[in-house]
Amino acid sequence: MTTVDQQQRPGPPAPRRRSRRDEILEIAVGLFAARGYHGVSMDDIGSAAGVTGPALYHHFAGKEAMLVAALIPVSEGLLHGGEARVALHPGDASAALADLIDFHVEFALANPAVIALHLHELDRLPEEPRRQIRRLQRLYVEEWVAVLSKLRPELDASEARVLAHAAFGLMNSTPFLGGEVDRRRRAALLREATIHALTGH
Amino acid sequence: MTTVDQQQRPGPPAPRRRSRRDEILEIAVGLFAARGYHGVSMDDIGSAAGVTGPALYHHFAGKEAMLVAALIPVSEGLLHGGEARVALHPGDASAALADLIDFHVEFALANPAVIALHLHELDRLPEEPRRQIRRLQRLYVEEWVAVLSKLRPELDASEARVLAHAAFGLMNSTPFLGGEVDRRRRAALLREATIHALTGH
DNA sequence: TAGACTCCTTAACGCACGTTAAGCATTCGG
DNA sequence: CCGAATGCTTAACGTGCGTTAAGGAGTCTA
Repeated sequence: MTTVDQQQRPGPPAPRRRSRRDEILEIAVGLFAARGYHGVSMDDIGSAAGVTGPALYHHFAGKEAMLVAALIPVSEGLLHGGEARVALHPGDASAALADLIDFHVEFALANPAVIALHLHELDRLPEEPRRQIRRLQRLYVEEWVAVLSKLRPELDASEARVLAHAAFGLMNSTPFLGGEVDRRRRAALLREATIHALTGH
Repeated sequence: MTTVDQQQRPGPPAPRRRSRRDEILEIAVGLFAARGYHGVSMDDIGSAAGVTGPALYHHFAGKEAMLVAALIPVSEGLLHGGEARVALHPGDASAALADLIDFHVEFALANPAVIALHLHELDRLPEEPRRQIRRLQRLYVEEWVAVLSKLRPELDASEARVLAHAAFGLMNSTPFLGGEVDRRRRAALLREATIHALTGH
């Protein structure tokens, strides 16, 4: 369990190592990932952060806003990271794919909670932010589809999309396992499995 | 808190052909998968089934009992199917793996909603049934680990487990895509990707 | 046609949750 | 030293939800 047991009751204020908002958000993400959006109450989040539930309204407009604030940067980070990696290898689809895989695996291993959130709780959002996130996700997928289509011309776009989603499922399997295996070894296993899954050799 | 599930008919009457209970359960599974366990109310489920919310209590002990009733058969079905497939190929790990993959892909394509439920809502269960399901899942995973370990002796058990979970993530990616691609073609793509991911050739 | 059985209804209860309101303490720039 | 900003508190409200209670109508069997 993620415990942030800084100042409880009285005394000197927070050390403010970074914005309180971000601190609270990280705690909320952990709870959402562990028990689901609807399974966590504002009081739960407050308690975990060392404050009461209503205190959270000084940092976020509401519960939904917390989920949005947690999910948007993930989609943006994946998309921008993916675009950057692809741009590094113009005309070399094979190298671009290897770099995409490396990037995504590292991202998934570094942010398992947020990955799980993305997989499970996206549908709990209201129309507008959900559409925005879906749009970012779609653009990210299309980066993969473009690279895959160059690498395997026998596939049409929709087939490449199936493979891209399959690859995400593979690489995002990381939140489901406790760290019995060393992180670097796990990254290597996932990279190899993904490259073989997508290219067949 | 923990309510006793009224499971089957306790007395003389034999189990029905396709009971109303099963009909309702399938509807509930669809709703749970689409909007999340906590995002669906008993009234929602009742309405979708053409009855009122409280009517459901004549078929299930409560909301949790519905989730349990939906999830247990899935784990059992996967485990027993997996054991059966492995038993078909004694001493031939390669054939056993191919059969396991075929079985799991067909299962996932046939039951996307229930697969999504398993991935997302397992943690919403109370201790006891959750442990039972986790036990079934673990046994199923170990079927894969055993086959994988024979096929790739250079991996230790925990590494094989990482790969098994990765394969599940790949094959279970099917609920995330609408059927833009023909079902048989999709199954073929997932089978090939999985076998390559796990064996490397 | 009695009796049992299945399946459903409306009404209501109690609680948990998201949210709002109003106000207090500490910190800090000018 | 003042006044704003920051970050929190307790109290309370409305509502949605899971659940219980009590009863009635249709169907099958003997």
